[in-house]
Amino acid sequence: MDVSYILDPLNDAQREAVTAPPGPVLVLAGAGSGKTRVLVHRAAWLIGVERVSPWGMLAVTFTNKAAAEMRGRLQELLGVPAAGMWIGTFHGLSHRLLRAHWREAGLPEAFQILDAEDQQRVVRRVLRSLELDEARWPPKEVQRFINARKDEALRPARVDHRGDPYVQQLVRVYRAYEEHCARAGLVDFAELLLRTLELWHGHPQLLAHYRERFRHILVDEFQDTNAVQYDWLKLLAGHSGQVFAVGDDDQSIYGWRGARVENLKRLTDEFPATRIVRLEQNYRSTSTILRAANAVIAYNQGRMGKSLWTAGEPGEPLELYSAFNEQDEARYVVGRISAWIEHGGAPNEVAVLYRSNAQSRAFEEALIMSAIPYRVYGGLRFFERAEIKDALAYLRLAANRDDDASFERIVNQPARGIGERTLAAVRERARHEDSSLWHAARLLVAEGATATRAAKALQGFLERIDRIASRMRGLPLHEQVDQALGESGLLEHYKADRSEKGRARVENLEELVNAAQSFAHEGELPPEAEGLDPLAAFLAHAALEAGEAQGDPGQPCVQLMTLHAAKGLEFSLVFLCGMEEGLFPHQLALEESGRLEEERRLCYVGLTRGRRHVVLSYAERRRLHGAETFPHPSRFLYELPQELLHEVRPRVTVARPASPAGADTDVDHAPGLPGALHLGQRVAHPKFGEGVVLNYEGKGSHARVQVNFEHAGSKWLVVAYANLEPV
DNA sequence: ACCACCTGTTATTAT
DNA sequence: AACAGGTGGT
Repeated sequence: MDVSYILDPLNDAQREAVTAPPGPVLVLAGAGSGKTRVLVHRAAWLIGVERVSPWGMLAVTFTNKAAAEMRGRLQELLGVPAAGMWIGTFHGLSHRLLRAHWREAGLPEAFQILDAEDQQRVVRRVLRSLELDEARWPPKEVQRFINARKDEALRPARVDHRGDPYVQQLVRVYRAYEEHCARAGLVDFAELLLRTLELWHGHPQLLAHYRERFRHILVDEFQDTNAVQYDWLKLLAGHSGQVFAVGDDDQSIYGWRGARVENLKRLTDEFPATRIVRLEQNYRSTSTILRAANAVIAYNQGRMGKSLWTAGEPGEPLELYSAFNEQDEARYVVGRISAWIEHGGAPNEVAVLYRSNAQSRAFEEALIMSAIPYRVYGGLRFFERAEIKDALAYLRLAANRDDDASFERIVNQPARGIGERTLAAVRERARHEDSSLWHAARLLVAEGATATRAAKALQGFLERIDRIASRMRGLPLHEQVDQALGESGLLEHYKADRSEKGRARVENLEELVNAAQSFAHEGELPPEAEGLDPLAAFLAHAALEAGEAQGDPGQPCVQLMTLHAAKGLEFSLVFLCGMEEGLFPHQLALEESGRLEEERRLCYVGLTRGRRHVVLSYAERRRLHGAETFPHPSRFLYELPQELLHEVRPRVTVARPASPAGADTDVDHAPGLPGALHLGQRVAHPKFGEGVVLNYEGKGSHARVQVNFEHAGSKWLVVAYANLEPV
């Protein structure tokens, strides 16, 4: 049997992992050491050599992107699709199981998935029904509390409040929240996992069935598993523990949502037979980039210990640019990208990485100005847009009348004369009957108990939903969506808005029909959708995979994303922007003890995304939450070996304005500049008239300043030639 | 009940 | 800066 196609592309360590005899395996895989390759080749090995049917294998990842990549690469390696193999995210696979066994799981057949925003609305609703003040019980915190408990597999009854009245109250809200979800047939993200775990616990014959089937489990990014996910895997693996897990403790960046690095150690403790393989050769980056990354991560305590090395060339030093402000930062980055593209570089080989989504804006503006195609990942995504969620809510309510969250969302959207008073009556009745809002509204209408005008409006709404549901029957998915858009009055409503925003919304709604069409038609209905009716599958897809924000996937684009979103990806040219204390490491992480190391791991992740070039940048002033700040350079910059750094531009060359309240005191004066030019200085130019100095660059005879002229607009001028007169 | 406007609040990371 | 929620006029 020729297995060279599986083994030849592997190094010794990779081969050891791939060919390990049956039994638990933990692969500690450093960044760029071929982690995905090992997973994929392991699957191929099991199929090709161990004669395991793909049908008996389960592969779990954390993101849809990772799952899709694994599926694609496996298919490429095998030459055929690995039909029957379950590949998906924890959430996707759990969802699939719950759809198949909704009855045993205690869910209604048409249960709907709550995304984070939906969940917050439900929490608000519950807080109100308990008459708790939102100021004292911030919905966000309550939401975090609930999710954190669920991530630990703790139902309200099992939460240890230790007599703390504050926690007791939170538990009360948690319980009420659960009751609300149960009645409305709503399942949040954490619930998908926990409910599946309980499904197995409560139905041993079901568990036995899946254990029998999935003798081989592959897990990606094991360091990101939370308590429930660990239990989920352990339960499914059973005593044999045939888990092939790949992970890297240095890339654990999801602690804030319950991930536990300790699960790596726990696995080896609870399955003592676990074979540990270390992948330490990096194939991705230059040795310079690797040295830089290793130096930074070395500041962390208690690592499991790996030393990444490469046989690659040293390459270029890392570049560091200190920008005047975020616009200057973006300008520099985009300038660098332009040069890269001019020299024949591919735009899609470039990534601009940052700590928080809000930072994308300055880069987007600069990229648009330079007409460079780009794509932003994250942020507000397609299925998270308000108009899309409105439309989906119509579909969801048509599918499940008890879905209170959807009911609340659209009962008066578009406005149809159902106001707060009417709604209050419906809620009150629902509480009284312990029923859904839909049921309560029905009763009120039937009894004619509300004012006739309100009752008519309410009745109109109920009939509208019923009409949508009945007209949808038998139609292909995209026509169902199209039909609902029309019948709901949503399309009309948004069309009436002739503003820019309104037009965009109409476009999005139309795009939703297209999305439905391609979802159903492309023949690649996600496998977890099998056996589901297309609408249910589409709605689940919308909740579980929010879709990309924008960008034309057809053309090569510069990639903009957060550091978190970049994990698992690699690029020839990587920008790490906003390297500032308070931004990265983030302020909120600095305020809580013990969270700095995760930020540092995030920095490690960022650096190791780069193959050839890494450019770091920070701004000396930055508008943050509407206010001007004067941040200090990130500590991570000081943790980099300075000999690996090349500072692109010497620091201050033109006098800076005095900073407020001692934020920064070094007001340097540039040698060789005529007069006292400084930022904010009013100047006069012989041709352009008067203006204000906005920005500066370079030094000596090359110094340039940006001046915003009252009539001529903003211009960059070489100070030596411009003849500027301070006014 | 609806809409436009104002005011106060709040700011990561994401399945 | 952005947004949710509240206020006041229609």
